[in-house]
Amino acid sequence: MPDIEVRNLIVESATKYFSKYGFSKTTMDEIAKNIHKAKGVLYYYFKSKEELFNEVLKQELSKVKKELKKIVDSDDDTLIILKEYMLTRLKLLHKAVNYHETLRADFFEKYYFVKDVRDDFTEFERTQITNILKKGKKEGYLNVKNINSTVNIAIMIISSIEFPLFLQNKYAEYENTMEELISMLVNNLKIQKK
Amino acid sequence: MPDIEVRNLIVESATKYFSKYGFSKTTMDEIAKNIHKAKGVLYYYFKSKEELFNEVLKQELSKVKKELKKIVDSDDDTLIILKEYMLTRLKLLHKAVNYHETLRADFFEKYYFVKDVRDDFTEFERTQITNILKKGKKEGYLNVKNINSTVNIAIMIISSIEFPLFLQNKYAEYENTMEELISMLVNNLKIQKK
DNA sequence: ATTTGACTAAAAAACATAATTGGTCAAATA
DNA sequence: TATTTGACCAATTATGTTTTTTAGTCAAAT
Repeated sequence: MPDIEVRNLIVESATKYFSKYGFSKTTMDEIAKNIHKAKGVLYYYFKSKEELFNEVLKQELSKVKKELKKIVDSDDDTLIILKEYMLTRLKLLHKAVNYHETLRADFFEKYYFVKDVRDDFTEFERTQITNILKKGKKEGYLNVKNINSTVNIAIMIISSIEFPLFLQNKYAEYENTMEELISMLVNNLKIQKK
Repeated sequence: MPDIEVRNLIVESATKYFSKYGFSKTTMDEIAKNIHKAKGVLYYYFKSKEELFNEVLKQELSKVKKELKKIVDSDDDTLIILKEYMLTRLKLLHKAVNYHETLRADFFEKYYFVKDVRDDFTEFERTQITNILKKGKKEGYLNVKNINSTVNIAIMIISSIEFPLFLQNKYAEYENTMEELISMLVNNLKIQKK
């Protein structure tokens, strides 16, 4: 069996347990036992528990990024793309429970070890939103005075909303308003016909 | 010495300690000692520590409400009022450290005892913002299709932002973007001249 | 090159004990 | 009568100790 197979098995097993029990309540031993291996082998592929969690998180966010990229690269109008991007982001991250754990960690000022993956995702989002706005401006669909400003606002909103949404279980309560907010944001950027 | 004087002294002392050390790190004994009284007297004026904290919080938020009411009742244009309201709210709540404690409590799903004061404040805000929008609409300054929707959005934003702003010390980081966001919101409501 | 399992050090859990603190109340004070 | 006191108690919290669990290592086996 080539090593990449085992590595995948490990990540799969780790994902299963981290997703269900969280970082601290998951033991390296159960991750190993689950794939009928000795604990030691985990350390052949990963330096530490933290690094393994990082990999799990990275793959979780990678899937989200992939889905979002699809939307960004679609042929829809920029306004539709922007709206879709924001809404889909919400839905996908709502299910990304390991990402939620990093939010909680952030609050407790613990787990600095996930900073890199977090930063990578934020940068990805900044790039995507910037590109959407640039494209919209170029094609004459959007009226954005200052792209950077608008991106900042968007990022601030979507990252602030994560706390109540994902950690305080207010997803259902906020969902509709979030849609309205996004509509408002988008309408604000619309070229005024006439 | 009439009882209202002593009650005020107690609240004053409690404010001092709760503001500095927070609810759980403040003892009833030190609140009493600070005004050269026996601990027992606190229970003559307040049923419990929780009730005393409630009073402190109530007064803290009462001051904020008073300042905000001034803005709402001013003679400025509705757009200016709305903007001023949002910005001043931020500045005042930034300094309201006992209010911050209730946010933290909310996160830990503890301290249900402050729910009433919290709800009262939220209701106050809903009323004020609704009135601002109604007035602006009536006087022809604002173009608000659905007042209720707009109020919901505003409330969602300002309450979501509190976590990073007040509990994660991102006030400085977010301040400018917050101003832009408010400007955007307000501009969105402007009547399109021409 | 990969896997094992016994091993260790360190962290966490469990337990016991001491100290602190919220809250009460009969008596004192004014 | 209205207010204040301080001794008192129950319960929570802090502290110290022991036990268990667990992340991480490594020499030997595959």
